[in-house]
Amino acid sequence: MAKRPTIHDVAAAAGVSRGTVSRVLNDDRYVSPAAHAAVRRAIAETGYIVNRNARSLVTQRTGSVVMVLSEPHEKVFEDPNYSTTIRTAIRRLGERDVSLVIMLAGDDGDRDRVVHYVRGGHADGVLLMSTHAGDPLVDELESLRIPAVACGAVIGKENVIPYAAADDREGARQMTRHLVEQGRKKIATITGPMDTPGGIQRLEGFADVLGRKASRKLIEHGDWTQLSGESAMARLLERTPDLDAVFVASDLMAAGALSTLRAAGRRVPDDVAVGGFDDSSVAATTHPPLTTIRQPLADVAEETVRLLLALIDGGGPVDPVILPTRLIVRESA
Amino acid sequence: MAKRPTIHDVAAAAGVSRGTVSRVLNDDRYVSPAAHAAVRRAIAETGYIVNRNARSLVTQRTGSVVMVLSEPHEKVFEDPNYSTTIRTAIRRLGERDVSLVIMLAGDDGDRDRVVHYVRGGHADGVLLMSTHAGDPLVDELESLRIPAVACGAVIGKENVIPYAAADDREGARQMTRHLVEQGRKKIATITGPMDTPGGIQRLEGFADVLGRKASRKLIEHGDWTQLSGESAMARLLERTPDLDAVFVASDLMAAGALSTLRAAGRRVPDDVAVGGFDDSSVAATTHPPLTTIRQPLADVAEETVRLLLALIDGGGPVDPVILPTRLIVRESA
DNA sequence: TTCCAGTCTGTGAACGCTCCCAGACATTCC
DNA sequence: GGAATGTCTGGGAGCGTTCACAGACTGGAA
Repeated sequence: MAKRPTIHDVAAAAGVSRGTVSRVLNDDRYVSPAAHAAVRRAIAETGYIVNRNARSLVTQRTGSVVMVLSEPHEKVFEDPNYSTTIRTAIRRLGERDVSLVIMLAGDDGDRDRVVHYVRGGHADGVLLMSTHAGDPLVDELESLRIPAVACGAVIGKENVIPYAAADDREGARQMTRHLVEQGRKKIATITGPMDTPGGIQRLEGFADVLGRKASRKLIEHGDWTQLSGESAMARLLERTPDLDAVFVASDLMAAGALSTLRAAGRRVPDDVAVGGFDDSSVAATTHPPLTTIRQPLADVAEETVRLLLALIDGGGPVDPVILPTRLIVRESA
Repeated sequence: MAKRPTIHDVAAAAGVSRGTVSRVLNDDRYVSPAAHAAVRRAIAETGYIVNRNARSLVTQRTGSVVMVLSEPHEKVFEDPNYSTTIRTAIRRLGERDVSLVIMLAGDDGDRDRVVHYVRGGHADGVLLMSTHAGDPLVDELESLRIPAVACGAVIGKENVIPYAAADDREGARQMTRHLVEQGRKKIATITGPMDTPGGIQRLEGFADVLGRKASRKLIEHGDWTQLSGESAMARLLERTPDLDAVFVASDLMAAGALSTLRAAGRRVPDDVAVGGFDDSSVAATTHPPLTTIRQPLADVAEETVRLLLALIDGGGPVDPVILPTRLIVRESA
């Protein structure tokens, strides 16, 4: 296999110098139309592709961004949303010729690897996914002064790590209002973990609508898994047998709640209305199908990438972006 | 921010030359214990991290691998398996200090980008995901002579692209046998697309067990989506109202089949037994829960990565790996 | 005419690493 | 004792870029 052509070969083929080729490559000013055309032709003829390593060596820019997944590993299946976010990020970054490296940060070893990677200057920016409150990684990245944004707020760091997110709080209000409008009187909720923005904000939205009617007795916490939805529902039922609606902070937990209700002989939505959140793929497959809140996942991903690129391009600080949710009425409520 | 230390700084701190530091870094022979220790200490003191770009520039190795997702974009949610595979790949590669870049190859533009990336020498190997029969990308990669493996066979290229996969055919046999053993007499099947290994092999396994009883009339094709499962089931029911079992080639399509059956007033499993495939997260949430075939996804991913690393490390050709599946009995059959 | 600003081009010097060669020294064998 | 072999080290060259600078050439203003 012949050696790959270098910028020298292109320069020779075009009858100009390295400098001129480099200028064309980087859209620099001061290149005559003739030279520009000659270089373009030479690039096509030789099949030249710039060597990113050589370029990075001098520019100190890598042309890549690292996405860090902080979710612990067991929860592998719990978040189909990752798929959308990853795809959107790849697409948008790819348009700018930036490539996406994915790393895990589930345990300390993983985290060290990420820090090492970033300290080594291997990425121009960091895209944080599902980073938990108090994650030491955030402080480390902060001290490295590398552009970083999060997909969904990082609790306690809302003002230091810009983010894009769905309007969890308003989404929860939409669902709770819907339940109220259906004439439900005793509305309970199953929340997500209280160290995640979704866990906190969706509970706040619920409380916003219900006010003092949102008593402690009607609140149970889950961990986003289906199993936790089942058991939380069981606890609610035991404590408040006459509840007639429940707002569950994720579809997967709602699916769990549904099984518990069925096992307890409650009809949905006749006896108990169930509202989910996410509009994930399970929502349509449950029986009955879930009334839920749709998050604009693709838009959130787009905005996250946009923020990161803006940060990398050196604009000043950027502001968080919150995107609206929408109520999807199916049969469960 | 102070400039990052280079190999020169480490050499100076350790009182040796660049060459010696480089030898320590690359575990080369011929370094005295004393020098080795001094260099190690100097690395720790200075916080030195090797500059991959400079290294790649001379070694022509990048220390990264690109995973190519060929699935068209609309099917974003259809394959929760991606999550497992991506995570496993990141983990295993990370252990070897290889990073994972993800690219899409859904349309021609994407594909060009991938080829450009690989031709540019930006990756040491390629990991193909869900590549369809006749994908031109495969030929292009082949001609570039870059190490490439697939997660799941690439139809028509089984002998040129090594792969790891679950034993789809035997899995289908397990399920079909199970249905037969339950005393089912008229067993139909809903297959995946016939240009995917899962589509083909699962139908073959079905036919292996049923022999001539697997008549055309009892076979319908879907495209892995829930909706396609619904309509395929409707067609089967119309053509063969007295069928008493159906083997559906994916859980998601099985969920669709379940709704159709329910709508048609058939009881599952009393009137019609339903068997799925994948043991994906929907399998447990359907009503009734799906009897299905579990694929060892994590193992498949591990093996895929192992094959790729072996190929990159320059061993000769490697052999495909097929891993066993397992019947998971729930309530639908 | 002279001068200046603007446009365009070529070249040397990095960037930070690995590779290779030459040479110093120690050990073994004839 | 001398040659051959093995261990260890230092330093020059080169990987393929971009950047800064110097210089050439233009056109218009003074």
